[in-house]
Amino acid sequence: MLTKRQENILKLIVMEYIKLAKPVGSKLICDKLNCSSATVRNEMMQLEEMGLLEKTHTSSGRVPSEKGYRYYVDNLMELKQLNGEEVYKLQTVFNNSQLELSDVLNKSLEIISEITSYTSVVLDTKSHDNKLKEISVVPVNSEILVVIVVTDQGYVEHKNIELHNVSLEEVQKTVKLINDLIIGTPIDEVSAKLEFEIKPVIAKYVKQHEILYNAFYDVLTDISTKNVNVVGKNNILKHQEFGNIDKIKDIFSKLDDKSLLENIEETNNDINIYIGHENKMSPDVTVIKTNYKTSKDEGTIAIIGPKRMDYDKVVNLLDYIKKQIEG
Amino acid sequence: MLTKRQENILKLIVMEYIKLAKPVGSKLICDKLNCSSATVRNEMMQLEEMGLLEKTHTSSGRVPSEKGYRYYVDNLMELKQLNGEEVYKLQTVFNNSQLELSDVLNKSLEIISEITSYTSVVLDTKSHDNKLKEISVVPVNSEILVVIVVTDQGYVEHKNIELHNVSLEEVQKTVKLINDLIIGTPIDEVSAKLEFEIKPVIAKYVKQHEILYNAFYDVLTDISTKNVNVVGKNNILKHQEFGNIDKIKDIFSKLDDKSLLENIEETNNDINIYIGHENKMSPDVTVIKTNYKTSKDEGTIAIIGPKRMDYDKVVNLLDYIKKQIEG
DNA sequence: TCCTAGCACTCTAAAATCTCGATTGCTAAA
DNA sequence: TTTAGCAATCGAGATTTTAGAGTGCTAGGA
Repeated sequence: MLTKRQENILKLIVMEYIKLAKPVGSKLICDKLNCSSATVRNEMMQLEEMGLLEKTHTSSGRVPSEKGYRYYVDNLMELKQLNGEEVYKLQTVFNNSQLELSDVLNKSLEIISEITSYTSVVLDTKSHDNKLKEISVVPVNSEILVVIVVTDQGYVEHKNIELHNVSLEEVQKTVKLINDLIIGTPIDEVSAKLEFEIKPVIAKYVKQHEILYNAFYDVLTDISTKNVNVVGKNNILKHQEFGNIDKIKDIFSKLDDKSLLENIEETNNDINIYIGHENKMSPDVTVIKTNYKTSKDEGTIAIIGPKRMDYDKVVNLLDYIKKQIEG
Repeated sequence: MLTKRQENILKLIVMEYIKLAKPVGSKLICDKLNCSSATVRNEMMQLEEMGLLEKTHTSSGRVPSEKGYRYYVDNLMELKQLNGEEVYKLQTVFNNSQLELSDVLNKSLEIISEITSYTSVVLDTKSHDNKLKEISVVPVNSEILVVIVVTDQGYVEHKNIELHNVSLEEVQKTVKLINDLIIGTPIDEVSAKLEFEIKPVIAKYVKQHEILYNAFYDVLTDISTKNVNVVGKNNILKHQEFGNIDKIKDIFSKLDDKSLLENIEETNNDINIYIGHENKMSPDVTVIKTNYKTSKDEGTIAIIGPKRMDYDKVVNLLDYIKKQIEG
């Protein structure tokens, strides 16, 4: 258990280190507290023994350890108000009724990346609530046609398919068959339904069913695809902890790795903080993320920055966004 | 005018420097030529006076100047055959008839970026040959509807619009009006036609014409939008000439700057090489680019790398791709 | 006239050394 | 329990040293 004074010292060190990125010495702390630097040093020694602080070398000031950040985040952090300008910028996005949700997310995370200098990730999926509403076909010429699928929440997916020696009637028949069987199906059940219920029917009634089936399968399953967008990647370059090219390479390649990003999802619905080794990205970063869900979309938004991250500001901003879009 | 021997020396220096990225000394050259290092040194001195070579400091080996690269590219470069593995990889993409052209371009440039370690840019526009084929509307619910536009080459664009208190008949009427007037129009004339011919008609016959007009305007003009894609951006990090973070920041921000990328287009239809200050990106890079045109698409592909770039390989690859897609 | 061997000279990159100042841990006294 | 005082530690930056690669120039040979 930490004493009140130890907590104060830890808090000051974390805040100071986040601000200045330099190991914090006892002098700086004792100026802000009513005690001598020697006292602070004794306390710091104890905090170090508990694993909350670290030294970069024998005679350096202290730096928070991951455990130290964790303690700060769990027990000491105070959420301040967002400042007016930030809220104003974000509001202009939320108030723009022209934009689709995914645009709103991207734009608001652009703003957040700009004001925080961190990197954001949006992982967006059409919500399970989307049901198929209509499949239609527009012939372009004798060989190419466009398949268009719309969900009841207004999502649209389309794909061109090239068919040789398939009559338009054959296509229309397929469309009708599929439409009759699949309209109203939630998008995450489409794939199974196609494979087990619809494929056999088409195979029975339609010539060249394989080509047609595959084409429709593609466009129908595309609609439930996850969509990953990384915003403010270049901000990585701004932080001194990523001053060496190899670290940058590593983080950039992780940010490009879709499979890794898809894994940042979690069941939990709060705002989650993963410090250093707690996340899969890199021991040098912190990932703060939360899930969101509306009737149309669901997904995850995450902010990635150095462990020395402005925790309360990021948590505040994510919370604000989440509330706005779930509104 | 350069003597044969001077040309040989320049060529060797350029090739050697491209390979090893270290200033080239007279010793290395005289090993490959039938003369002493002193002779080579004398020639190098002359080449330096002509501005084709540079020294990094008084007693270093020589490095090609921009003018030196230019001379090499214009007069000395020999285009070798592409190796079989590279051609094979690219062929698997070109042979995949499932893919749309823009996918083919992106995928083949991914391959090129991978084998060369350079960065590629695709700037893709629907070709002027595209003409509007059909505009249709799918109502999602009482307030949201999807507008879908298809061109005769099979391109599709869609957009959701939200309408309050607009009857479906009113919408259908608008669609019919627009369809009648605009079908068959080449996409790059759509914008003007909408503004000067169609807007007045809609204004006359349709209530709430402004909302409807704007919605249709957006989706109809989106279809002729330029599409910029940057491939292999992280490759920038691989080259020692971009070893410092500030240069990386600079180039990354240039690569993100759409307006800059849109300017890489040129009327010329050959493969163009812009070395250092000859391009607008950065004095540290070379941009090699070419235009392409098919009935459906047209645009530019460009490869960006350090000035110390493998010129003949990149030219070869671009030439190959261009021929394949224009095929 | 052109080429080349030889040599003094230049300059860098890396290693080694020095210096300064910040910060620590410890001790002893308040 | 706190604090003042002090020797000890270490890094960051400046300075020096060293080794080696490469040059320009000169003078003699083809």
